[in-house]
Amino acid sequence: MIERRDVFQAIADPTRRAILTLIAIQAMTPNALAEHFDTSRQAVSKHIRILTECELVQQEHSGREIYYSFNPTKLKEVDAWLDQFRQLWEKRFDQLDKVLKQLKTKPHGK
Amino acid sequence: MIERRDVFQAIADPTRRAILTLIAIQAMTPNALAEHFDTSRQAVSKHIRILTECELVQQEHSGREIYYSFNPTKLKEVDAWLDQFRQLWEKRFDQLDKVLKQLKTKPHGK
DNA sequence: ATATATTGCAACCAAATAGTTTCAAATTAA
DNA sequence: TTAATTTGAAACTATTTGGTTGCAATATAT
Repeated sequence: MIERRDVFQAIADPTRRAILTLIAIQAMTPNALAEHFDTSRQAVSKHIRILTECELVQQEHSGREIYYSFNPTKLKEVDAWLDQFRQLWEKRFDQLDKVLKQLKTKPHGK
Repeated sequence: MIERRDVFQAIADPTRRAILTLIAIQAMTPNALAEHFDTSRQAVSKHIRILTECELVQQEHSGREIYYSFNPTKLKEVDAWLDQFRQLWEKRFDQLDKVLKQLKTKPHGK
């Protein structure tokens, strides 16, 4: 097992995905975030740490509070990876579309 | 830690992502796949098992060989999850676009 | 019929992961 | 100044993960 800390690994955890969804709506403090989960504040903090290391979140200090917000740029990496496969599922749709068109032109078979 | 075996966890591993890329081009046997990695055939087999459980790959038997191929439909789940964030990085682009347009209309500042 | 090839599965192991509790640092409130 | 709040980090633990080797099952080749 080799040390990995990339975006794919970061979004593998459902809690981290939920954190991203929450802070994408508005920046939040660790305390506020933790209230949404059935886990300790420290555990949430560790998730935030991982998300920060992947540059998926940004922080802004305000007194003793830290507001974490979502940084979408790194998620584009995932989108870019999906690109190579996108044609494949669109092709399937095209083929279905072709079949449906044929059914229209020859409504009762031949 | 709760039992997880979803698409996000499946694509978290770089070897599994590479397997998907390979079989997206053409169906392959575990033996053929293993040649592309610095790991044992059995380890590759375990990765394939996980990908199969997530319905990311399909198999077709041919004598004693098994050809694994890519099933794109489940990857759409990842694409769907990205959708909620897509606006955010497109908005950034729009803002940059706006700035560039302003530079064009007022080429030498004011 | 016997040997070879291809594969999945079980048992085992080291490392990583996600969680906990405890504690120290820094900021705000009393 | 002193107490309370907010936070991250350290130490520890149980579980998961990705890897290994060995083996049994099946299909093909000799």
